[in-house]
Amino acid sequence: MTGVLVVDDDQHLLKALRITLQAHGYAVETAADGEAALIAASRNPPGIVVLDLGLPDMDGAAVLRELRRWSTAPVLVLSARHGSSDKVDALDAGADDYITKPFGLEELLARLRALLRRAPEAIEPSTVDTPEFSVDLGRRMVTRNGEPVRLTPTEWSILELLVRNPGKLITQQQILASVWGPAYEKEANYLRVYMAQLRRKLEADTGNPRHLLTEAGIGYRFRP
Amino acid sequence: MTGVLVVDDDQHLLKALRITLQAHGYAVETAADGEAALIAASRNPPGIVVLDLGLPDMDGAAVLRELRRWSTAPVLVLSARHGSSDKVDALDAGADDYITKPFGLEELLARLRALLRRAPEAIEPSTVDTPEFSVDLGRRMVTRNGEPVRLTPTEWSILELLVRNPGKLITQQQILASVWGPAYEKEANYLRVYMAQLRRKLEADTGNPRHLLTEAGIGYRFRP
DNA sequence: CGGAATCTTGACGGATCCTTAACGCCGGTG
DNA sequence: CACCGGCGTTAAGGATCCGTCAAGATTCCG
Repeated sequence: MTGVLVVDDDQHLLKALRITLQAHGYAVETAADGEAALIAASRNPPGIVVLDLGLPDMDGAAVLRELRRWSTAPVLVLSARHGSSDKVDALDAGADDYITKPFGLEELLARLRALLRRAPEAIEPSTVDTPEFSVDLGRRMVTRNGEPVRLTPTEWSILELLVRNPGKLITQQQILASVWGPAYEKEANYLRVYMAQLRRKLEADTGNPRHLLTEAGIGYRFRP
Repeated sequence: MTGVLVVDDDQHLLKALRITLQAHGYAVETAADGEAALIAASRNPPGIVVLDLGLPDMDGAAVLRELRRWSTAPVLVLSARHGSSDKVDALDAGADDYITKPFGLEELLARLRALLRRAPEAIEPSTVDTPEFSVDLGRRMVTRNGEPVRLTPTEWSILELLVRNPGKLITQQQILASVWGPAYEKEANYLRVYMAQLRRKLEADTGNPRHLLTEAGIGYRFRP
């Protein structure tokens, strides 16, 4: 059963959407503001998100960007604004679709189906395992031989980026831009320090890493 | 460069879309009716399709269903009809997005970007295989007999260039300019060294290469 | 305010990669 | 048949990159 996270500050609309979506077989979770949305999404990662741009606490686009930092779930944006630039901004910020209020429920449902058709990974793996250690993306926790491993925020950010792209080579620039920001793309020194730290905590033989691999001159790669 | 197939019977709109899309870096192909669209799509598979539902010869939905039988490229539907059931039908027939005329070009471009973000696989195959080795462009990884092959950055750059143009003859100048920069077009020596290196790592018989072929006096060619 | 955890910075040895040069092979040519 | 240019192969040197360590700076939290 696919999980839908509906974010809107209009209680009536929220209730109507909940009933409709549940009637069509979705597991619905709701949030009334941006902060609650991000908490709910991290606690119980949804298969798809319906997001109203007009939230009381923070800009809808900000919620979208924050969500995109760690979630690839499709996002359908609701908005009362018909302006072209609003749509362009939301879509370029990571939204997958944009419909304006008022909208027909049938259309909303059809668009959700179309989006979910493209994202078969609706239930993305919440944990990634290797013979030596296990990474729980949802709980932000790493265990090794059953024992929890303490990671600093920076260590986790790097490990998460690598683990979410198993086997894929991530360039140093990508890691630096993702963890420290695009302005730090030259600071390859940081990376060396933190990769050594991660290997010391996760690899049996830091000299011959089996899962956190180096590609000299390019970047790093996680092998499961 | 991503290929866009635009299908519409309005010649003015067709021309406008062609100019706009080309200005944004897409390779544009056009068709004025359903049959021409299907032929064009099969002859030169597009990365994404913009499809008008009101075609003279056949129902737009029929084109969509026929296309979906063999293509997974994202489809954005244009239509003059605002009705809810029209949208639902098109989306459920396999369309990925639906916008009604008149529409803003900026919005169309943003929606194309959003769709292409989701379907990178539809644009180009992410792996290229030969009987002996396999090149995974997306993961930047090469495997031979299931075993990963270590390539240096320069080796990978050359191999990638050749593999992305299967069967096509690439001149030495093109390779040198692409990998080392236009100032190195005279340094054919580099190429000899690296082609030998690549063959040693990828070919069974380096004396009789089966996939990394030399065209004496001209350049090199990758044969799948 | 003080201590602990985390991040930044710099330096060093070692590993990896790039460049360069030399030599043998082959086919074409005078 | 000798010569010559283009190609394949190899190995050594130097340049670059990476792993490691430790100390100082900063932030976090009680």
